[in-house]
Amino acid sequence: MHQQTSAGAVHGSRSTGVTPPSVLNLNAYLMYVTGKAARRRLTDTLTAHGLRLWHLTVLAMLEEAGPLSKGDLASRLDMNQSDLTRTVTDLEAAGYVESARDPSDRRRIEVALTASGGGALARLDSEVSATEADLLAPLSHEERDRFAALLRRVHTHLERDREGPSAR
Amino acid sequence: MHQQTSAGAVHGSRSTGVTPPSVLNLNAYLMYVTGKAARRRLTDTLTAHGLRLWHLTVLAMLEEAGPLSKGDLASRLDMNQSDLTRTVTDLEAAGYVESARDPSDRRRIEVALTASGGGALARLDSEVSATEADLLAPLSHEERDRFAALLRRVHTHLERDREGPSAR
DNA sequence: CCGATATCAGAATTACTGAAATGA
DNA sequence: CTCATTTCAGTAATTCTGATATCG
Repeated sequence: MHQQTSAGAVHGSRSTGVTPPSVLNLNAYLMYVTGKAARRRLTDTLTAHGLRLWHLTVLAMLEEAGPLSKGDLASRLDMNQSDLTRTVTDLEAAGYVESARDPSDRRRIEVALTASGGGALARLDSEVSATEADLLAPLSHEERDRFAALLRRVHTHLERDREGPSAR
Repeated sequence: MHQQTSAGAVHGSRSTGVTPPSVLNLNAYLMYVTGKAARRRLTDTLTAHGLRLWHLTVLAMLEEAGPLSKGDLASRLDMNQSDLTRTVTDLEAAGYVESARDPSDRRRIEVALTASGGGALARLDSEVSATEADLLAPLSHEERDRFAALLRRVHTHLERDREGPSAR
């Protein structure tokens, strides 16, 4: 018999360290659903500019890290090689990035942000920031920082053993 | 060597520098990618049992909150009505849930966990917990609690104004 | 008739797989 | 020849939209 004692009210779960089977204590679920909501919002913001989420992240990554090969881009952004190829093709058609073969290793194709791409990023900045702020609206400034820091650590962790989650 | 600090160039210093343009500071992106990774792991765990993510979350939600109508289930889990219908159909075929019309409002269909569904949940518990622990492996116990608490607040927030995100 | 709930079919988007082409 | 990088074509999974039926 499964009694629905389940800690009383639905949202009343104070974090006491226990891990009942509640959905709202399923971190994987929470991460997934909030991530989906985040994507939805950001995508809504971007479609007005004819872009998708991956377009923005590729542009931002290039601005952040400088020119990168396509393989590195895909790896750093946790996306498929084939999907990255298509994304870069789009961005190139829009004039936002340029790609050129690496002279020292002609297999690699280095992708770089153009001035136009940087301008597009700049124009997006305020809207994206607004969306970001809206996402984390209930959190104080300090809490947002803490949240982002924790998120980054989890992200790095998941990024790291994407290749072999079980082995060590 | 590429310059590590490309920040000054394009739009980082444009505004007051409050929002650095790094992708890794794009919370929406981080939430999305880590959520995707979380889903991937949990799905891997579940497929061995012939279930998908939504199957688990519906079962967990029913155990947590007791019988719910299909509309409430969809709303609480941030999923489509139509997808919920399919999910419940699957679960019903497996004998994990039962549904019956609400006598007081015959439009509503109340879905309830069966003993078999509760048993399935119980059997999944250890594996799901292991996956959960693995997801947040780099975080200390205390940090996991903090992270989960923040995540819950963000989730509640996003859940709340899913209807009207433009406000504020 | 109107509004709410649920069901169904299918489109749109996103994620993934496998094989081929090119170069080190 | 083997391995790494990219490209391409197609499949699978997920999310979303719109139309329809039923009930209050």
